[in-house]
Amino acid sequence: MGAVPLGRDYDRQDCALARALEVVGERWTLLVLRDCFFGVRRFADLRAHLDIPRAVLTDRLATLVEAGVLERRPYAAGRDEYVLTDTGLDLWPALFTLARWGDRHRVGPGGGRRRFRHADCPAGGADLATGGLCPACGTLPPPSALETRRLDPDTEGEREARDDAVSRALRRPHRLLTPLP
Amino acid sequence: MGAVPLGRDYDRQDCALARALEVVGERWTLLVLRDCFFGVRRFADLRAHLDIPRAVLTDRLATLVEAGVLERRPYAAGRDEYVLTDTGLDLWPALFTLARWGDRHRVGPGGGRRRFRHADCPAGGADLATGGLCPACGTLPPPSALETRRLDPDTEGEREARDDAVSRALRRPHRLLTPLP
DNA sequence: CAGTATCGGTTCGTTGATTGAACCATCTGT
DNA sequence: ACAGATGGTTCAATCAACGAACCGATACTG
Repeated sequence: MGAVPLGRDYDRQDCALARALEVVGERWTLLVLRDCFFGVRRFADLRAHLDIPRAVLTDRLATLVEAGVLERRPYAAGRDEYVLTDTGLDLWPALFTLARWGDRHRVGPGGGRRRFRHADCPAGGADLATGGLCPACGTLPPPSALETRRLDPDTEGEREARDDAVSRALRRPHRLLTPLP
Repeated sequence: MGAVPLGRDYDRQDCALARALEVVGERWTLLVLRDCFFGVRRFADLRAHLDIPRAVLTDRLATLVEAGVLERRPYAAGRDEYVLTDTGLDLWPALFTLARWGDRHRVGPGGGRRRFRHADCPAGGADLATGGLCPACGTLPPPSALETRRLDPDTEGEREARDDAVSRALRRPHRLLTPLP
């Protein structure tokens, strides 16, 4: 159970990274999960924020649910939402660390950089460092203890900013995992 | 320069993670980089170890070189090898953290788990923890200071093990980045 | 109660990527 | 001169991603 390779696999690569990528390595998947950490829960919001084809989003969500990374549950009659499971929440350090690499080595023209701060920190909090650790208290805060904010405020110019509800909400500081928008 | 999205892009996703994935998010790319950290440097060895189509490997290596993650350089007349740049080496924490997630949540039938130990540790060394940190000395050791070894020794049975030179070399403990095989 | 909107999809034709097999040019060793 | 290794390129077939259109269930509106 759960040990069978799913979807597009990397057969004969007997390796933890390959098995992680079988779940999380397809196009769009990590961006979907990023949005889940931000607090996005609904199909329509993911679509609006990511510009992802509906069929692809359906497929990715099904893969993630089957792998136990997301849980699908009803929030109203006939409406479902997707939330991170414990297995999914445990992806946070990997996601953060990869984003941090992008932040340092792939800065785009529009900026679009973000910081994550340990909001519930007994030592006052600071922006997360390598591995998702809080430099102030030395622990690895759970996503629910983090607040994120844009570093470069309002691009204004260049390419015009996105205007879906999620993008608008994320222009202000936001506590991770609290429902968005 | 360098700020332009490469290859399969995620347009309008003004986000560090999306920009990282434009370089590192295509199929096979992270497995190629894993092998580079192990010390694999040659086209033929990557091919034999990964079972990746030649054309795809050519394409991925070119993308990584263009992004400044790998450097291509001659090691003999008409022969080139690929080595990690500083930007590439900086991917280690992200790679390790994702592999660790796979290790914890996606254990395969053959095992195939690996540990990474801080071999050059002043405090005696220990297997790396979250974020790639050494629990003994508290630092983030560079890949060159690490030794890796298989946790489940010799699958013996189930599916027969791979028999390329790289797989054979990796069955014994190995210092990262030292040329393989 | 008919009409309309929203949500979470499915279906389908087109475009683009991945695959595996075949071929190729350069250099090395014998 | 020839064989083998290396690092590719080319090509047809398959498979995934894309975007537009359609769908069924549940509200909400007049």
